[in-house]
Amino acid sequence: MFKKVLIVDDHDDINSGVLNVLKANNIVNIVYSQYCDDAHLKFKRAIFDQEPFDLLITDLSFKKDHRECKILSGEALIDVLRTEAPELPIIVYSMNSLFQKVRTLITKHRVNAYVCKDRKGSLELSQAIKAVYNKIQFLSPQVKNALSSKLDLEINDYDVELVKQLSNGLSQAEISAYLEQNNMSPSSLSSVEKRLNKLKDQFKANNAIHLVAIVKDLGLI
Amino acid sequence: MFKKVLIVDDHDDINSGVLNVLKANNIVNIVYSQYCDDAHLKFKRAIFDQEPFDLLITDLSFKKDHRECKILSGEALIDVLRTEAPELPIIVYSMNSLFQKVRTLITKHRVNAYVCKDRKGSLELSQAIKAVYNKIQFLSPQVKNALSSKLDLEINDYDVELVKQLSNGLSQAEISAYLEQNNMSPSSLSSVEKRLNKLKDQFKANNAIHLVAIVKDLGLI
DNA sequence: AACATCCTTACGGTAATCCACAAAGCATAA
DNA sequence: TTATGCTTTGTGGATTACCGTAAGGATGTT
Repeated sequence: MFKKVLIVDDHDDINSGVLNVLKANNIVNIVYSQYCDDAHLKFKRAIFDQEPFDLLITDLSFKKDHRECKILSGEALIDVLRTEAPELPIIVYSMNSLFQKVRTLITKHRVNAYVCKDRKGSLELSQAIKAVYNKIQFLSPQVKNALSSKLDLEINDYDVELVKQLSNGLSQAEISAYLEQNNMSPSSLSSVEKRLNKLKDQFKANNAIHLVAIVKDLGLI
Repeated sequence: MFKKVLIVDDHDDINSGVLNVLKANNIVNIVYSQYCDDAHLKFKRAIFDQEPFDLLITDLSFKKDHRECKILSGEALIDVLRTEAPELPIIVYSMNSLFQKVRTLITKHRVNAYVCKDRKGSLELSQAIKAVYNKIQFLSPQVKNALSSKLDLEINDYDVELVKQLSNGLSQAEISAYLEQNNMSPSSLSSVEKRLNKLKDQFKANNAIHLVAIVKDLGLI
């Protein structure tokens, strides 16, 4: 079983819950951190001391408080650690259950498991630890289909960018200008309109507001 | 100290965290539930058995799953239990930190403590238990100001309804009609516009789309 | 080269919204 | 009652979004 585990989560009682799960799996060398920056330091220090961690369990979202942090999210932390330890087993343990997020974490960041904090969170976390130890990927049932779902494969990065900018408060004209500045094509106002219309059809949205609400609920942005 | 405590929270490892806090306070008779309906049954049963609970610790939001539930939120559960046990000490333990929500819970439902699940959640929960046992109200620092008067800037149920209907794809005219049909006042198109403008100011939103995106991110709708 | 097809862009009329201001309703106090 | 402030409602003009149509371009096929 894993020898030394780093837990990163800003909720202290989630930490104690995860702790119990690890102890139940006979893992005793456990370090935890409530801040990503702190976790990064501990991780590097462990390598320096030649006692590196062999598993990372991290949340995705961290509330801001008085402390200044460079690494603001679990995803950013994973990004950093992946460059320093490409083969480190990583388990994401998060409330978030957005397919798009799960997919990028699995494919881009190559995390080894994604567990949803939920009614059976502890149980699934325990399963995930065992699975990952045996080099098997683990996904909670809620997000099992994140990699196979075709529903949102029809929508591409350009579309996502459009809706994201919409949700950031840009007008269609501003989006057109933004696209032009970033050398994205097509960029004309007319094209933006046309593409948004297509998306509104696709998602059965009454208007742009409705579209953003739907796409946000689906977790595409 | 309290003798018998009912914990209601759908996250199983939050439960184990709360459990640890209670044990540290020498409370051993602990029952927990992941569903509000279930909690309600256990509560009534305990009274029937003449071994009633003397403390309730509950979350506010519960994810839906396959089980059919009548009581869908912690607030609804509190509402029910307050009618059956007007003097029951109640501690809310939630991620939610909206002043409006805190205020209605304190004033309308007379909950005895509001603890934010956060970096110091366990510590504060422990403090809350001690305080409530000594008949003292407890609020986490993040929401300590929820009861002070200066925050008429806060968002109320009417505002939430407006933005929710917006996100459902209704036009402002349709929202006006909807409000009139449901006897909500004010209902005129002009009033809808005005209120939305106020909200856009409040949330620093560029337009209605931006507003909906922000409010969705904050979890208000 | 000629043609079809697809994609991008442009334009114009209609509808929705944004915004400032004015009128009406309603309560409280002099 | 009248005056006063506050909220709600109404109005009109500017802006933006919506939607159909059509012109221009690129690509591929024959």
